[in-house]
Amino acid sequence: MPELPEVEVVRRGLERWVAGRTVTEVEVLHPRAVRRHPAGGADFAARLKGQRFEVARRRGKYLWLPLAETGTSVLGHLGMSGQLLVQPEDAADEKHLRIRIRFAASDSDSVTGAVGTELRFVDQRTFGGLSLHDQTPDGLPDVIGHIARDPLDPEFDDAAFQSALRLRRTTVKRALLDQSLISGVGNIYADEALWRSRLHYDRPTATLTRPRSAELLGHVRDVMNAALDVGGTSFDSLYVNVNGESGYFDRSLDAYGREDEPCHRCGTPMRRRAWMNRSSYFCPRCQRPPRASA
DNA sequence: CCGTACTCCTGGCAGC
DNA sequence: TGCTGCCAGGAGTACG
Repeated sequence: MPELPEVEVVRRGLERWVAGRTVTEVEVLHPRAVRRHPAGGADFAARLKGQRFEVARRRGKYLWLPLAETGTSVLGHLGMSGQLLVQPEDAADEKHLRIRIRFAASDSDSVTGAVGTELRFVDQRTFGGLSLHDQTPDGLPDVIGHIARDPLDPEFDDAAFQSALRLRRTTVKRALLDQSLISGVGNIYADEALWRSRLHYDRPTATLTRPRSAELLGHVRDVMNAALDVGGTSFDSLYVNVNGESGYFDRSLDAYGREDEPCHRCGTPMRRRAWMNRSSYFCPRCQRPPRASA
């Protein structure tokens, strides 16, 4: 599934293929894809028509395309299975095509005579979607004001994050997934960063020393940057792919999905625990549970 | 403030 | 073989 690095790859693809283009037509093919747009699909399409996209921005797993001179943005979230594809206009519809956005012919099209491209939102499980929102003064869509900066944001405040961790009476994995503390960390990267940090997911955040929380944050960044390095090499094509099947997930995971397989550090079989309606993967030897939890 | 449970959805897969 | 049911996941919401 798309995580922060994949979403960043998509953002770069949009920057290259969609920035500066003017919308001529919008087709909403499934109502769930615009369910975060309260006025509905027809309103979404009507308000988008004739507007020009500026450079795509991202925070955590949210990305948005500001509409020039309107103070509004198209906000997107890929959910679990969403893709934003730039496709030739004459390419066959994908099975799970939800939204199609057509553009005025670009200069390069009219010069080369090539078939134009369109932007498609494709989503099998329909957890993701697009919607239109006003921007706050700092350029953020108003509905994501509660989303904290992500660890790849140059303005992410490490010291403030570490202080907030100590103050929260919660456990470390819960904190990593709390979008108001730090955004963009999903189940996979949380487990990977905890494994690298030799921390059990149920460790109370208040017991983390400064060096330990700094190390954890460093591992969160490392694991995301490693994935970005892999995924970031494949966007340079007409087809902006966000299928979550990047080689990174096949080759480089140390924790996620490795139940009963040997720990890459000590060889102990990895374990999986049901946790908050999902799973946590960890090494029972490297990542000892805290005394308070059984 | 914090935690838990629930919801949305589809397709792949295990088990009968 | 064809059914049933489980599972995957992010994020919002309701509630204790």
